[in-house]
Order: sequence, then structure tokens, then C-alpha cells
Amino acid sequence: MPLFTSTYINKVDKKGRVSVPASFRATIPSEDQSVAVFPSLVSKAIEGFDCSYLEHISERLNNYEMLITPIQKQEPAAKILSKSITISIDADGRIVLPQDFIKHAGITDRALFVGLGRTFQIWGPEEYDCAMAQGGGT
Amino acid sequence: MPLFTSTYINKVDKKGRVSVPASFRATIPSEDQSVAVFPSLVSKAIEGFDCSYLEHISERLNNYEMLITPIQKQEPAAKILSKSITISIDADGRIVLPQDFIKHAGITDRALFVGLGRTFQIWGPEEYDCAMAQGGGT
DNA sequence: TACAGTACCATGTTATTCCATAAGTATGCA
DNA sequence: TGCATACTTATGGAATAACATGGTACTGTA
Repeated sequence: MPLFTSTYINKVDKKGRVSVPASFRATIPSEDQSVAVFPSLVSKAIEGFDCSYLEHISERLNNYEMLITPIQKQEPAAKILSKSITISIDADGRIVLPQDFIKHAGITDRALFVGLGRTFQIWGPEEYDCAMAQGGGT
Repeated sequence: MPLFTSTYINKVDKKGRVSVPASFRATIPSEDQSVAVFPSLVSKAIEGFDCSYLEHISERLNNYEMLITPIQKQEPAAKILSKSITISIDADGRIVLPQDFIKHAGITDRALFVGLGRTFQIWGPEEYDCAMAQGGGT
């Protein structure tokens, strides 16, 4: 079951250190205990996935086309790649989120991990509730 | 293909532990003795199915589209994934239901398993009778 | 030397595994 | 057909392992 599912809330310390939910770690190949993340283009959240998914995003780009296309007209995939970083998961199962990512998501002391199958998101709990209340409810 | 059928009532202990009906276990592939469950989006019940069905739901999502679509506009499949957990069935044929799932279904000390073919539901017996009385009965 | 980043260790809590028992069901034999 | 035996199933409790989290020590860098 290589899917990210469920939601978890973990604490974030002053240095931006936070535990990755154990079930998320289980879906990441044990060889490269690391994840790729970038600030969402459309939400106050951090998007995340395992690193192999980066290649999947890259395949959407025709890199030659990019050479002759103004940056304003380039695909979202280009923007995603330019904003993504890979973070390694330490021996205790934690990652350190960059301060600007934390700021983008409005995270203070707690992080909400949302599993979405092949990808996941990291939210500030309050921001997530707020976003879901604005039409996310079914 | 084996199907979930019939209904069973089993006891739930203080920790949320409950036996999965033997006939349900028989319909789950013996390799991964586990089930996926989530709080129903439309009922006071817990929805359940074998894990391969979770992948089926995941395939409904285009995760790349998700990266450029606000969460408020995402389809129900995203919500299901974000609420689903996979629970392994222990050596004694039991699972542990999370407290918030139990609360959602109004379960106290007994759980009603309802077979629905490819999927099943877990209800509090009283809530089920009540729901069936309100026009659900066929 | 001060700082940021990283690795290491320690602890309380929660979840999982193991063992034991009882009840019910099917099986075999006289 | 009646009775005894062996299984499966459901359930309760206790031992064990995993997880999340806070803190400290080490590393390199400005």
C-alpha cells in the first residue's frame, strides 16, 4: 500500500522540526528516506511526495520548448520544480521544514499532514479548517 | 471474487478493539490481512473495504492536477483518501478502530458489520436501526 | 566565537503483539 | 442417532514494541 492516507497532527518545535507520521514513512521507499516538498501554488499549504514523483512532474516538461518560451508562459510544472526541495528524514523519523515554507503555510506550533494518495499536504490546522469550510465540505 | 455479505454484531472493548467477522476475513486477500476504513461522508457509519479498493479510489485522482487545483475544488475522492486509514488485522482476527471513527458512528460497546459486496459498513446497532427506520429499508 | 544545522540520546505515552479462556460449531466414531 | 473430540471463533487481559517529542552534544561555517 504505497499511498499517503489519513490526516495527522504533529508538533513543530522552534527549529521547524516535525515528525513525519509513521504511516507516511512506510509509503516512502526505505532506500531514500527523504521527501520532496514545495509551497503550494494554490493553497496556504506545503505539497509533499516521495522523490520519485519529481521525475513524474519533470516528464510533463518539454525542456527544449522551455528554451524558447518566456518564463511567464511556462507550465506550472516548471514553477513546481523550481520551488521544490528534497528533505531527508532523520533517524527519529523527523524532517526540518524551511522557515519560508512554514511561513507560507501559516504554521506555528503544529502541522497537519493530509494524505492524498500519491501526494500529501502539510497545513497549519487552523488554515486547513478554514479552507475546508470555504466550500470543501461535501 | 469473494464478496462481503450478511450482518454481524461483535463487541468493542474500551480500546476500540473488535473482531472482524470470520466471513469478512475470508474475502480479504490473505497476503495483506488488512482493511481500509473511513468515516462515511453521508452516514453515521464507518465505510470499509479491502486495501486494493483504496488504490482504485486513488486512481480516480490525477495527482498532478491536484497540485494546481485548490483543495476546495477537489473531488470527493481526495476527501476519502484524506480520511482513510488502513488497519491490519491481528493474529486473532481483530482490528482497532480509532476513537474518532467510533465517535462518528456513535458506537459504544458493540459494532454492527454490514456486508455490501465489494465494501462493508460498521454501525452502532442502534444508529443502524434508526437509519433503516427512516426510509433506508428496502 | 557565535550561530545554524545536524546527529544523538532519553522518556512518557500510545499502539501492537502475545497468551489464555470460553463458547459455539463441525467432525468422527460407536 | 447419540456422544465425545477437535476446531474455529470471539473475547479479555497483560507484556512488549513503536511512536512522537523534548533535550543535549557535536559539526562546520561565517
